[in-house]
Amino acid sequence: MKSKVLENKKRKLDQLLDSAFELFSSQDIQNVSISDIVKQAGIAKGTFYLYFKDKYDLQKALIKRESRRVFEEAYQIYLENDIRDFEDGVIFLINQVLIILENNSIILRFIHKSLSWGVFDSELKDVLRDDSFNLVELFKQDIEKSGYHFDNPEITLFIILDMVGSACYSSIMDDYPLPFNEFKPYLLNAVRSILHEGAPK
Amino acid sequence: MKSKVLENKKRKLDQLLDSAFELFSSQDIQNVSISDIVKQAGIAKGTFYLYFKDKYDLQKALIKRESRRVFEEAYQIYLENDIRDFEDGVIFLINQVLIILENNSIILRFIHKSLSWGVFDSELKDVLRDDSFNLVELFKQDIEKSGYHFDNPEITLFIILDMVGSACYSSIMDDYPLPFNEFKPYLLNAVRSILHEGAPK
Amino acid sequence: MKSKVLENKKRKLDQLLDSAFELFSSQDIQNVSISDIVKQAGIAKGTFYLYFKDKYDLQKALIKRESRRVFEEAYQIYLENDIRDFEDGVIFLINQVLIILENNSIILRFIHKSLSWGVFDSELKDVLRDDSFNLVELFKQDIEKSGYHFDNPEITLFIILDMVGSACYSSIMDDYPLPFNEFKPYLLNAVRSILHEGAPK
Amino acid sequence: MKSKVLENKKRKLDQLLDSAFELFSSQDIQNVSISDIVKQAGIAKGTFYLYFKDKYDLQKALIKRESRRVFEEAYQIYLENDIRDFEDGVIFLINQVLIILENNSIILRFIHKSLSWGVFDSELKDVLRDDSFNLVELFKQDIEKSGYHFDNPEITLFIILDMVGSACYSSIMDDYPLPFNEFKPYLLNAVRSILHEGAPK
DNA sequence: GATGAATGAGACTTCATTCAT
DNA sequence: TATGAATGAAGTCTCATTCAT
Repeated sequence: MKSKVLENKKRKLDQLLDSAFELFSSQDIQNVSISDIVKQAGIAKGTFYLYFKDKYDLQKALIKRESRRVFEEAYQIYLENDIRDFEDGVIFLINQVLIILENNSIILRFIHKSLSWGVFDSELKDVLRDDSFNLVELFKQDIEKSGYHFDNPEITLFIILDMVGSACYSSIMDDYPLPFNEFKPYLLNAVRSILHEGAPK
Repeated sequence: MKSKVLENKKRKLDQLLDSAFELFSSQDIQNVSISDIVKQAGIAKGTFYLYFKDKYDLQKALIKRESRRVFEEAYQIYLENDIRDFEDGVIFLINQVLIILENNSIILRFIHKSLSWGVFDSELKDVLRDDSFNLVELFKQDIEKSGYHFDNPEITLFIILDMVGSACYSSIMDDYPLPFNEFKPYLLNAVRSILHEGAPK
Repeated sequence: MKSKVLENKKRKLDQLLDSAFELFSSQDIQNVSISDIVKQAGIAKGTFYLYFKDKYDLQKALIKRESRRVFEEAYQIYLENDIRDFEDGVIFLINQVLIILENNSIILRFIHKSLSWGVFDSELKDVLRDDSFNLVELFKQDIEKSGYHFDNPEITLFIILDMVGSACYSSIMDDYPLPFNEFKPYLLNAVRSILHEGAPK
Repeated sequence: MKSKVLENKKRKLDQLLDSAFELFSSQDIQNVSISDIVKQAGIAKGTFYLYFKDKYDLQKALIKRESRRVFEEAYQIYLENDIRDFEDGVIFLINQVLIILENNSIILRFIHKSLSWGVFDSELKDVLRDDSFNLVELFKQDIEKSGYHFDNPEITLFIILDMVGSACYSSIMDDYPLPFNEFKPYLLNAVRSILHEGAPK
């Protein structure tokens, strides 16, 4: 009965998200109009407002969806590779994220563009601490198991993620300051330097 | 004769830059119209186009002016404090920049907002390598003098600046993940970890 | 069986009328959307069209319902006060209407708003000459009984009602040109001047 | 130099007012879009906003212009007809206004439509008390000269104008309750009844 | 050079109405 | 009957840019 209607709604929602993702990735968000989004989605303009308050409401939903996808995919691969050493594990996980981003520069571009709005950080917070996938907690547990010590592990994680996220963009997108495959070792090295600080004496 | 005309031009230019800076700092750049800028500057709308191609042309000029000011001010203080140790020197310099930004969150906000346009990085490049003030070169020289070694000092500097710039913003502006005075030690510590990697054995 | 269905319909109809009345009274009618009305009534949007052709169809029904209520209530009180003198009687009746409107500025506002549509007058015509309550006829009969004479009693009644209705609004709502309790004597006096013209010599 | 620009501006303003007047007179104001107005005026849409804040801002300007025209024209004719008697004078003046309105039902319709917005009364207040043409003051002076007495002449004037304005509309436009030429005697009679109340004993 | 009135494309948003369920 | 998701026309308003003065 109702299921047909619900299916339909879900499909429209996905069409909107998909179209917006594509457009947001290829242009500055403020240059993407709602008209563009609905045209691309093949949906009437009024319908947009049944699903989102405005462009930025949609953007928030997209950020959640896309960043969760990246982290979960990376974490899945990490789990499949029974890595025991703490530093190696973190590096491996970050590397997985970087590989995903490198191969999917659409996501990278989109996430980077989103930074401009200060909206990413606050949404990212939620993603990282989601009930079903709490990266912060996992990080803490691994530290404990490994005998490392950080005065404030959350802060350390924040700094690392910020550094990686910020530095990889221009390398992947513009080959600056180096092409990414040359740049990555330096970046992962920097991560390792920070982690190593917490190594057990 | 001519000088009066030139002075006049320079004054108008500065009025435009100052007004734009004020406006760009307090709101999203795409919400600042050229009308707003010229109104604030007390200049006619048509005149704007005698000095800049469009809003983003002006923004580029602003970024150059403002970031150069910050670096030069910090470097001046650094010079006045005859610091000999390499790590201490870099930390001191970065700290000076952070102090300036903390006390002048207008500049911080403006620089951060500019990131959104991807325009900052490319302009920053120029600033860091300006003939009259080449920070990259200075960094290399200090490394040499100190006996440290980095496979690629430029990359290291890039990573550090990116990390610091990216991480300090949300802390200064939103007290996230910690208020800045609590956060700064962690951040400088991370910098030191990276630098220490290059210490002579 | 059937009665339950009919009850249901009547209830929905009343819900729509009540909600619309409330909304029409508090804002300009053209700013009230059908969405607003059905939301307030707790009824689905499509259902609206089962009862009314559009917003203005509903408005007409409302005008009839509300103005009839006012006149009937005033007339009831008039009947209970066995007033013999003709002029006194008309003044008394008008005063009752004014008292009702003064105490129920919602109705006043609604009726006034409706004037804007030119739709009120034509509906009012019907109300005043309704089979079950024919005010025009009553007025004529009273004139006859009292020995007064007007060349055209209907016209006189029309002018009086128009004057009273038009003048009382700004006084009740905006205290202009005077607060209503101060203004009313002047208004009733003007009515009496007009009536007195028809007094028997 | 400047005069050409100023002329141009004045012309645009008048084009807008004239077009709006025409449209407002033939349809409900809320059904007239700004698009309609500028199209009729042969002016770009953006230009509208250089002259008026919105449609209702323009409407206010129109009301002032049009009602002042009517009163001034009627008053001019009144002056040319050296009428000595007070009652006759007022009746004559009102009659002139009615003649103008009857012959120019566009203005009548427009003024009536404006009533719906409650905007007319407040603007009318200004027009009647304008420095260069203060009808209220003229009315008071005439009363004094003639030896009549009203407790509150302003209120009496208000009631008369309201009554006339309100009653004449449906008669002129819809021949209800009578065609205007038949209705007018009754209306002027009602006015005279009210005025006569203040006659010296 | 400097001005600011004029332009008109286009962005956002609302809403009456339809129609499949 | 009743529902409410979907539609898309139409409205308001902004703003970068031009150009006559």
